[in-house]
Amino acid sequence: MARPRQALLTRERIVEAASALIDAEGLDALSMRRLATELGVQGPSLYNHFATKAEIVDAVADSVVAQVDLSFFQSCKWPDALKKWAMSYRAVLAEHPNIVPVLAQGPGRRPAGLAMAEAVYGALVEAGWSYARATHIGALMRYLVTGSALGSFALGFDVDPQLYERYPHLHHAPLLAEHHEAVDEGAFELGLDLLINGLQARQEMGTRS
Amino acid sequence: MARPRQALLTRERIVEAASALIDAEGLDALSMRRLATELGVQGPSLYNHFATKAEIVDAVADSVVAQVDLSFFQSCKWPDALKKWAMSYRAVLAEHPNIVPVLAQGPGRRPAGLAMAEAVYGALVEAGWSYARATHIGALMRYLVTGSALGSFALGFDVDPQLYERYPHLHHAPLLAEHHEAVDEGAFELGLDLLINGLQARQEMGTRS
DNA sequence: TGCTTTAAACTAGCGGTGTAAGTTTTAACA
DNA sequence: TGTTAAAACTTACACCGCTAGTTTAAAGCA
Repeated sequence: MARPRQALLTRERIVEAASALIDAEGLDALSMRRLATELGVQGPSLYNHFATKAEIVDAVADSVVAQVDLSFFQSCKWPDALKKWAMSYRAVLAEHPNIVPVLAQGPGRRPAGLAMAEAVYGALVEAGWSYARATHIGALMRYLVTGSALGSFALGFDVDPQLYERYPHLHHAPLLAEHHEAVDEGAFELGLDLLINGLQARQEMGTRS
Repeated sequence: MARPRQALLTRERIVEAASALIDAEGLDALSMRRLATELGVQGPSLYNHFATKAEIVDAVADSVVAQVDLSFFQSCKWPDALKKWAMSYRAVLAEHPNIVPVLAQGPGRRPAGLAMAEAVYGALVEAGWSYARATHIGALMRYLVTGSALGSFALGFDVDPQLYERYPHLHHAPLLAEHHEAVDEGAFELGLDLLINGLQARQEMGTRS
């Protein structure tokens, strides 16, 4: 087949298929040939639309970040906005857990990531936080959201209790694996409360440096 | 060459070489053939000592975690211990940034990871925190440490200022890339203070649930 | 001591990967 | 209408993790 009358591929179709494949079978399942097959095409054809595989993965990551709700920064005061945004962010990542490792590595030059940074950073600066502090707070929220959406702390524990005989305090660690979602959610909520309440207290004390 | 009089490889030597290679050239540079070459050996010989590449990477990760100082849990009260341990943890990761993505995915079944979990969890439970809360706090600290040691928030920004013309609050974002280490360190310290002070306040109020 | 088993290197090779190069046909444009 | 660019194709390269089978030396045992 040479050039078809109607293009078989678009960047959008490729990103959609890649996203679905990653969601369904994980990052490792995404190969250029496999993705092409999914789209009814031969592997190298994808290179007419993306220069590298990494560009495709980046586009998938950006399409996920684009789903995060940034409206709270218009409608709420900063502590509330920060909290609701973080919860939306985490909820989006929870729907696409397999792409989280890519996001956790850094925001990259992805447009949706930049738009998000702009919204968060802008809201904090306008609330009176220094440039440096606003950056720190934004980074902190990222650690919290991606950390709790990433490979869970609890997931690392095996179901075999024998493994933990030498660790007196870990004797019910195997239970954690079963409830890892609740563990990460609990940790996230605790962290969110502590951070935002702590920041709010600092602001009221005037130590916004 | 058949079996040599003196074994050329040991698990230790393999882990050391793999760790050095990852530190120097990144995770992607670690291939079985490359690692073997570094050790003066052919690729498949490594399989006499490790079953899979993943096992080698895990061993490297564990050797890094083993360097974290856990002594504070014996010598300090929990807020101080938590803080000093987290700083030691972060310092170790900062020396081996290329392995952090592996650690961030979860503690796995690595012995040093388990020993660390035991120390942290045990100290918190003995300080009166509930099992659930102790788990949450441990997870939170992990988010903070790995997040701030992982691909930096600030690193994602390009040095080209033109990119940020559409983002009014990001106009000096390019500066962040240069100072990304300071940014992550500042965010980490802020987060550590907020979390630990917040937890301490809760404990004093008796809301340790 | 001598025999057997096991360990630790080797070589060869399989199926898979990302991607480069060059080909063909169609669409779009001057 | 002729030229150029786009979008599919096929072929192929170098590398990947890993398996299988071979060789030889070391270690264990009668």
